[in-house]
Amino acid sequence: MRVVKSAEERKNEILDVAEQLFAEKGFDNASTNDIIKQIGIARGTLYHHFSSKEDILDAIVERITRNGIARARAIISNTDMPLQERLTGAVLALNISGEAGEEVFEQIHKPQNALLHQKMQERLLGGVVPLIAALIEEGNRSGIFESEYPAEAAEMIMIYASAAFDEHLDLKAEEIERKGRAFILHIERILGAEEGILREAIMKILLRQMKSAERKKAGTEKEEKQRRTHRKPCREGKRSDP
Amino acid sequence: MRVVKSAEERKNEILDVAEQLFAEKGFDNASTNDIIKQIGIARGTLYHHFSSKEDILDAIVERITRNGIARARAIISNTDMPLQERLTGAVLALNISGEAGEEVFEQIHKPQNALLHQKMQERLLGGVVPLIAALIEEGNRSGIFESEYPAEAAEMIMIYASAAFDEHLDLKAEEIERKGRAFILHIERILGAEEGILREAIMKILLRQMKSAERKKAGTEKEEKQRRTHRKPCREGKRSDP
DNA sequence: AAAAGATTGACCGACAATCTGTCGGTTACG
DNA sequence: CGTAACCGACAGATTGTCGGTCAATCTTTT
Repeated sequence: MRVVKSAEERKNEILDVAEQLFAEKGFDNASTNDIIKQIGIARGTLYHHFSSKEDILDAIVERITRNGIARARAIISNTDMPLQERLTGAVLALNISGEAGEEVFEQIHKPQNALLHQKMQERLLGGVVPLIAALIEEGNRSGIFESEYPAEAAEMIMIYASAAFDEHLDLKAEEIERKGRAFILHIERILGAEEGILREAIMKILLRQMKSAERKKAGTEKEEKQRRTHRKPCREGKRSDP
Repeated sequence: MRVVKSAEERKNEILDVAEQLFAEKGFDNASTNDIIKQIGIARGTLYHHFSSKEDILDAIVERITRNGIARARAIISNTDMPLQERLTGAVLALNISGEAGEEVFEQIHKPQNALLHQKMQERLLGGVVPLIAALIEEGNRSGIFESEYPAEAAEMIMIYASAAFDEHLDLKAEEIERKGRAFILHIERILGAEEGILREAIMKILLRQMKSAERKKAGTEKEEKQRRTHRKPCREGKRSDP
């Protein structure tokens, strides 16, 4: 019954389960017992790989944010695109964040997961704000922006972006759209850009994303349904392993 | 040995101790045992007045934010002052927030207290953003602002205000000042106000505050020292009422 | 109106059920 | 044969519950 795996493999296994569990029940409500039971390992094994429960959380945050930051960095350093699109693209890359952390992002904003939320925001801000600031300075030089405080402007933009759209859950589509338009306009004003310049950039990006989403739509449908029914395990405890 | 008090009295007593403890050690690290031991009541008594530990936290958040919101509301509705000063005054009223919650505010931003932080921010935003939005609309009508999205602008301002100055702890004075200047400039831009108009308003308010602080400096000196040494009670319990 | 009884709600403290992190020992792999 | 993954019992601590106590207040009775 004893299965030995490489440290890296087992670590990822733990992170996978923990991520799902934290997102499902919240960091406090999901116990380390839940984790080890679902994987089928012993208590000692968990603590052989991670020094504490919070250590696991940190690793999860690191894993999720790494992708988003890398994506943003890639977009920013792609000097083929015009500056406006690089800026808006980078900001979008962090929030929409498909694939991996989607389930986490859905549940992250509940009061339960305040810690997770804060840690992700911290890391996201620390990693991306400097890049955005550099971008703004570049815009200053090229004349499309006119910002006296690039670093602070970048911070303001990112903080708002990562905090304002938390309430998505109980917001209607039209409100979200209005909020998005307001956000773009305000960014333009903060950066001293010509009005409408970022709006255009964002439209281009979204169009591009919609097209690529269209392309791989077929395979997604089944997964969607499965995820919805899976929600809560319901029957817990009552272990009977002879 | 059994001391009976009115429910309200006892509740406040619990909140006082809990607030101090949460601020000192963080919500998770402070246990309900710490609370009841320091007050000298039994477990059952605590849970007679509050249904859970989190319920206590909610009550604390409510108590603290109530003051700040009331202060902001008072400033906003004081139509004797010019609009600019009411706006900046209201924003300042929430963050500086002297007296009551000061000790809490000092400790609130540590990763330990993510939950407290989030709950306070939520309540603060929900309570004040509508007021600020109304103020912006008033400014639109009187011609000093030109904002197409007053509600969203207010939200952006408040979110940034309550999140950006979290790192005060490890920031140098000059950085804070720079950040403050940038913040004001960015607000002016977001609201489409004439540049410098809010800067002036803030200077007036700060001057006024400094003066009033000067006035009651004499009586405060003793208290100040007392409070500093008071920090940790150290000797707990040991009540002897014959 | 005073005494006796009943009701209410603050208060108590033992207890169940968890949860986290530790530690000495075991087993598989290189 | 040593290192590192793995195990599971255990200590210590925490939250919330529950039946029961006690004092103050209201009601009834004499």
